[in-house]
Amino acid sequence: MLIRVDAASPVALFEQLAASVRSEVSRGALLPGDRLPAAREVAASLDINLHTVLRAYQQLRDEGLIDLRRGRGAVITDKARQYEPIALALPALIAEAKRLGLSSSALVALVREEYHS
Amino acid sequence: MLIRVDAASPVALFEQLAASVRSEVSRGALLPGDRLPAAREVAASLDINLHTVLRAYQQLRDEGLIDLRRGRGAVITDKARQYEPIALALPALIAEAKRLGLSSSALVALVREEYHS
DNA sequence: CAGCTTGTTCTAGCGCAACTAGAACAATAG
DNA sequence: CTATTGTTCTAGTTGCGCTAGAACAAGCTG
Repeated sequence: MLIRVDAASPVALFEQLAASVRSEVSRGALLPGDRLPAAREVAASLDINLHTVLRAYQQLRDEGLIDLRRGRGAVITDKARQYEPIALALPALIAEAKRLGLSSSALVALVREEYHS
Repeated sequence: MLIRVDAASPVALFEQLAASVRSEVSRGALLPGDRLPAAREVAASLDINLHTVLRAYQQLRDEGLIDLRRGRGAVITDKARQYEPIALALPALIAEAKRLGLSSSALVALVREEYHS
């Protein structure tokens, strides 16, 4: 389980954390039933606050990607399998965007705009 | 030229403004040579600050999508044509993501993650 | 059962980015 | 010249992200 975090990034820490998990899931490195490290553990190893980690976990729970319960921790749900088709389709789009000189933020904005229409 | 803005959105106002323009460009509703309304005009009609509008315009200029000069205003550059191929590829991806129950923020995060790897 | 683990909830405070406001300035168009 | 339009500067407000510490509740384990 690889979790990277960049304090200098404009993207919020809790968003980066959630993104790391989604990324691992889409890679197939995290499968349904797998357990994420305890929030206090992640917080300690990355030297960030417990609440920040939990906020990321709660966002993932809201998306249905993990099951979150006291005493048990965070467990990947079956929904993880649905990430694979998207992960397969993404690289081509990204490559095309880069070829055209589209910045990350511009592409992301286009995606968000198209999603809500 | 349609510019929508949602003050309750978590997305920054200037990002929404820039996104609106990109969206119009990708739709083909704004072509190279077309002129965006003056910043003061947009600010007045949306009841937001001039500086907020200009920040959006400056972001678009940084992307090379518009030409920005005093007295003249903001003019769409030739780069606008490059948005079309992306705009064509996006809907299929978005549709797939929605079908799988991926939220906007989850999809956006995946795109951003994939872009930087 | 007792004890440990882990998420949940609450209160509190700090810092930064976004937004606003007003003004003066500089380049361009007509 | 005059009006338009972007640029720059200073300054103040607000909300969100992050941190901190504590107490609590549900599940696991021996």
